[in-house]
Amino acid sequence: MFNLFSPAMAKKKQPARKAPQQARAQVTVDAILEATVLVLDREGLDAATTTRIAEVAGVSVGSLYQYFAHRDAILTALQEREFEHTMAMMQEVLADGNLGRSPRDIVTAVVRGLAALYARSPGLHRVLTIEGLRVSAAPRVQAFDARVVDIIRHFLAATQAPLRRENVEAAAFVAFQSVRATMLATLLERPAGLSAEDLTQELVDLVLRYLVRDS
Amino acid sequence: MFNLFSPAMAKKKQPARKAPQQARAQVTVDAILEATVLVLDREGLDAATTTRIAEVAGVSVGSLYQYFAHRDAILTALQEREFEHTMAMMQEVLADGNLGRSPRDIVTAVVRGLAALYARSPGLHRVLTIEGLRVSAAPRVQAFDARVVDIIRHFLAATQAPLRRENVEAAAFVAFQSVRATMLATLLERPAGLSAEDLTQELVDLVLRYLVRDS
Amino acid sequence: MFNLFSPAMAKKKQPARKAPQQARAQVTVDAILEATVLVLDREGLDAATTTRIAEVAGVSVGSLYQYFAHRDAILTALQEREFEHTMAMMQEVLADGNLGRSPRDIVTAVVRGLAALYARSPGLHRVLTIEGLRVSAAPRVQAFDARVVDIIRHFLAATQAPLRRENVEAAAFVAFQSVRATMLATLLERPAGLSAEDLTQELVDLVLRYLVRDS
Amino acid sequence: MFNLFSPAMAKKKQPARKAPQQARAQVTVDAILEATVLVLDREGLDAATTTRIAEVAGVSVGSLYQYFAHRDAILTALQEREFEHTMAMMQEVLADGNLGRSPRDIVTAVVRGLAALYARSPGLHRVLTIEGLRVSAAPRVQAFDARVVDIIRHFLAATQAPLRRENVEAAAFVAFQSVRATMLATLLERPAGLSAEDLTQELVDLVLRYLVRDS
DNA sequence: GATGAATGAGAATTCATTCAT
DNA sequence: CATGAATGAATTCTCATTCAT
Repeated sequence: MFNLFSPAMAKKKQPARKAPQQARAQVTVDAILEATVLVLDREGLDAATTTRIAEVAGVSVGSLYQYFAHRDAILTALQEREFEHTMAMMQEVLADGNLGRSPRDIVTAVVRGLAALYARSPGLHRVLTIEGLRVSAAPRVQAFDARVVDIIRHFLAATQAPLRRENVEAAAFVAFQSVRATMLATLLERPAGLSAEDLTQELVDLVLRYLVRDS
Repeated sequence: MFNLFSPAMAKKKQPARKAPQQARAQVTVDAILEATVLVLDREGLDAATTTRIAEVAGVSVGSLYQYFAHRDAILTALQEREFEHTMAMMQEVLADGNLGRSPRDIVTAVVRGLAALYARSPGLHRVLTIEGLRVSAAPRVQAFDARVVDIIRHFLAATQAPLRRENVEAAAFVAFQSVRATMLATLLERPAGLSAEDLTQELVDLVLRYLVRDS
Repeated sequence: MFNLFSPAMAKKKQPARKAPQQARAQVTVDAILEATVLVLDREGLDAATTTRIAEVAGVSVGSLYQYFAHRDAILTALQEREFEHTMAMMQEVLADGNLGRSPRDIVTAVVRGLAALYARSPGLHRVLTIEGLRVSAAPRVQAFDARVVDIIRHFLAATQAPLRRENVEAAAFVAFQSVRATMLATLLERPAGLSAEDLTQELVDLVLRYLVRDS
Repeated sequence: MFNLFSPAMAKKKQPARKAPQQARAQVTVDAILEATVLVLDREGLDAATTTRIAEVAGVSVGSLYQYFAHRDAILTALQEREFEHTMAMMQEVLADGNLGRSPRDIVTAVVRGLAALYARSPGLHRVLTIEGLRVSAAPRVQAFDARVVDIIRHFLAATQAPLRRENVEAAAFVAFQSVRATMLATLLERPAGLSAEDLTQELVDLVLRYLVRDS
């Protein structure tokens, strides 16, 4: 059974803005988040001023600050949202019900799942990666990484596959970082002669041989 | 014979700054670069304003702009410098003279070399990674990546070791990205129970099993 | 029917500023323009920094930039405003309804009208002339000159007075430039023994004898 | 007999730099002035920084400041030089020896002379006009204008031609300003259908009819 | 609540001028 | 004298955040 960890919500300075209680409020919050994704993806980080985001979201800056204490809070929210998407995907793939599947199938599913998340808006992930590298974001990123490692470790502990690693936690960490970074780099650089499918195969092989004996 | 250096890219906007002609000038340029490293490492990217850098370097802002067309040019110079360090290290390790060594020794040397470079100033590499993720830096980063891939590919082509990969270029890319990203993440997160030596072993294993048969 | 206004030119660089939507905004814009006139008139072009203008206008620099894309845009706006004043004056004097008046009356009215405009703030016109001499202002100035020439030409074509010139367009241009420049020079130099009224008489004579036979 | 007026040299703040006594020094001063003309003409006022001027002149900024107390002194020197050129031209044309020529010939010669001076480097005159409109330049400009008016007045007093004006000083002033400004405007705007020769004819007519009876 | 005008601290950059070599 | 590296005051402009309407 998984332990579903703690939400890891990050506080900043100012008083946390009211959690949207009415439907209209939630709509506004979503509009702001979507607008931010749009702007980041199409116009880049520098263009993502609060004014521009509000404009694209179809609200006033004032309203924006009604729901987000400061500009950074928007990025943080977006980051958390992507974290949750990733977690959800991994939890689904690495669920106990899938313990019987072949290691290759499992790893392939994870890599494909991750690829799908990144492909949806590469520009956003570029920015979120930048954001995640800022010192201030470190705790949040670490908490997320820990959760991911936990899930992987849990699955590895339960699987029947013959594992090669001794330090399972380290292995989970290394595997995850490798897949994530290579995927992002590919998305951003599009190296010649490396299709999405090629990349998937390479990464699956990378991880599989690293983790599983006789693979 | 290899090291097929690509043009190295450079130009940004308009004003190319004068290259230092007097000895005094070179001292100033170096002071600025060192100051920037210091500030980035200790105070982070946002603190690295031109004023602060000049202050720490012990020169005036004017001097700074005498040698760097704009703030970004300093970061770019730093990035290029690190690129060259990395290239130099890899060229040394992957030199033809080392073709006889065992694959494990070679990979270990590369991983250790990279680790040493990163460990010297993690904060700087954090920032340089951020910098490398900016859209404007893409061409420079790609050029560097291409050079690295070239060196690795060249070595793989010359080695006697039984390779497992078919797409050697893709493999070089994947291996390099994986090592680099994991290394950075470890430096920044310092995950519990993962010493520097542990990490090296994990990465060597990761790469070795991915690339070389019977390893 | 005339006043064949030409497009009036506008755009400079990138960011078109928001047009004032609330009443409060219009007040601010006006305050900035008036402050600029004041500063130019009393302290000269060099003193007219954005900070100083904002200060005199009683607003923040931020507000200034909310409505003017850059410092030059303020001067341009002022220039256009003076252009419009001049046009309005000339259209009134050279209206079809005045075709019956004597040439001397008409010319006198134009010269007096121009004198009145210049006398209101000589320092401003000094600066606007400087501004008009900048290469970047050339298109705007030419467009204005063309409009003025058009009005004059149109009137000359309609008048009963016996004209002396063959190239009417050239004549309109020469006459206008002469009056304008002499007027400005007088305002700035105040040559001894040349009262405003004297000047008017001289200019009227200059233009009249140039343009009209038997005058 | 003319009275050749006083030199009207303008002092600024700092100690006047040494007057070039050796040949080499004069060469340097000339090089700087020529470089300034070149830069102003080709690159405009904003590009005319002391560094750029020194560069084009082939000397160091340091040397530049050896001969000119401040940047403005260069422009002032250039202005004085043009003033002298203009004076020389007018003195030649309006010399007593030419008193016998027809008014039209005289005026034509002056207009042509002025045109030639302007045509040599329009960009320079654009800038010098701007410079002359600055408050600080007013005394110098007035002194020059007074000298010009004096020459013209002197000639008018001596000529046999039947003059139409009563206020001869005012007339000289008006005539000169008109010709000068129209000429500059034409050079800068190049209005369609107005050749250099056309312009000369128009201006000659303008002045002649204004000044001389039965012309 | 929503709006968007106003704010102003702070950042980048320029360039006339100085002065050690 | 010449050189050109160094200086730093001054200027423009941005953008997160606030608050009166």
